Amino acid sequence: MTELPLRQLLAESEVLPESFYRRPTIEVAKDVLGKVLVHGRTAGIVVEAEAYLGGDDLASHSARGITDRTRVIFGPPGRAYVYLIYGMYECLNFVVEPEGHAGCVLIRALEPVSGLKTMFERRAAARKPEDLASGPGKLTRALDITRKLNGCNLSKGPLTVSEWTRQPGFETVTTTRIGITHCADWPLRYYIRDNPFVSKK
DNA sequence: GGTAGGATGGGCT
DNA sequence: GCCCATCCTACCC
Repeated sequence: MTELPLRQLLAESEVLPESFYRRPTIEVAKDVLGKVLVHGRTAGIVVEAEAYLGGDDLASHSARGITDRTRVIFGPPGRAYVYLIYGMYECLNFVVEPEGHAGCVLIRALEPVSGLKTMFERRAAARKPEDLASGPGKLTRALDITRKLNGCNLSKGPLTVSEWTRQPGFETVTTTRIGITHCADWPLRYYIRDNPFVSKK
């Protein structure tokens, strides 16, 4: 991994349109691997994600219907769903599926590509680049993603996702999701094989 | 190398 | 009042 200036990164990238997100949750969860998440001066390639389905997926926040917290999940796709977990960490999801249908993609790990110095300042416990964003609570801290960004349009910013032309080919590994009890055997976690920035083997 | 336990606050019953 | 889509530290091999 070589760090890239943000200006060059953005010049080589194209922000994903809403149509990217207006698709089945599992498709987006797989396809988001290798894309680049940009916020301010910091950016990282998505290397791990999980699908949270509508309907009978009881692990999803949307399973109990529309509340103040889950409203954005039922809205138009291509928005950020950011929530607080365990009182201290924020988690970032992409809202997918057409409006009126629930579906989320949890972003679980990034490979940092820009703004490493800033990320190390925000992540005091990190000793090496692999520690910066290898977990859903770590990456939001590294990129300063908070609930203030809940509902943010990912095609307009300030938080955006872009194509990443430098990404070499990779294999996708499928496993069960991490940290849940309901539907624990559903294979809805995806990550880039052999990538050292994923949260867990 | 590994893991047990605690921090901490909002959402929902 | 209980449950979390987690992380860090201390401590133990």
